[in-house]
Amino acid sequence: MATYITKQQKAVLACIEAHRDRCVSAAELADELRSRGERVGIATVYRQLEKLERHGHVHKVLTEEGAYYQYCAHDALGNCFLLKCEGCGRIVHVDCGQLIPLYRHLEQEHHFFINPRRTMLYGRCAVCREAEK
Amino acid sequence: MATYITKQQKAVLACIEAHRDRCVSAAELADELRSRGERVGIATVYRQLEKLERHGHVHKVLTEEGAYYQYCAHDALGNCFLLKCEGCGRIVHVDCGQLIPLYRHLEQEHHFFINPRRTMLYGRCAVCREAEK
DNA sequence: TTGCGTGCAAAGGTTTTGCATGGCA
DNA sequence: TGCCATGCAAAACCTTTGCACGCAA
Repeated sequence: MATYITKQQKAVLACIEAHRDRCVSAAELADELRSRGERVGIATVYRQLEKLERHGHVHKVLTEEGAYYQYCAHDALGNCFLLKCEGCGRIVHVDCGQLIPLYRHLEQEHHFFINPRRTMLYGRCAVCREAEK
Repeated sequence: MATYITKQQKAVLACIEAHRDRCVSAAELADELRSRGERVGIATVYRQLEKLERHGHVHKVLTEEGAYYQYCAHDALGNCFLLKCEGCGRIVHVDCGQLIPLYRHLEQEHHFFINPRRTMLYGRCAVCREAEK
């Protein structure tokens, strides 16, 4: 089964790669592609994102507002994880080795192997926390 | 604004409390209530779960298959978190203090305050990991 | 009796799917 | 030319909402 490389494929990848610093939804991607003049159907966007996720090129994170996707550079793996603020809804990408000992503990004591691409921690960012006081 | 205590309210709470060891979906709860002879509409189940979550009596976790809910005993807070196996789909509830130092680090260095009720880590359980080798 | 909570059905939103068509190799 | 990928629209799904009615207080 050969697989073709289409211009829609390249467009979706380029678009999500351009937003490597933040999470975007499938609808946002489709809108942006349209505004650039690239005509890509929403179904194709979903199909591409699914393939990219399967190959490890993007994170997929589930939120109250639907799924969000973020480009994932290979070399950032392992030490990166995602924080979502329940106040303002923003998703913060943190690169920090502090998770490593936890992962090791979970493997050794609880026999569970974390997938950092998928893992998202919920909480409140400093701004929202302050505003609520 | 007075608030009434209805028999549907009690039934939903009792049902999710009976499953305190695992996560259940709104549809599962509704089915189970129906099979017990309690007639509770799905909309009411959602409304109750939303209220219970707001009051901190249940966790709500987002999955590929929709939202899942789990009863949350107050004294289990802080040290508990959820692991979801991407292989078999099971959600494991882990009670372990290992997360505390991580939470403290995130607060002090990244100014982010984790909500353990909402946080779920993704990965693979020992069984699925073994099966894939 | 008052008005909150419920049930039903409809609406809403996101994601998936079927099928004819287009375009890559 | 062969056949995979796309686009469109419909379907599927989960969740929320509007409104009249039932029931707790």
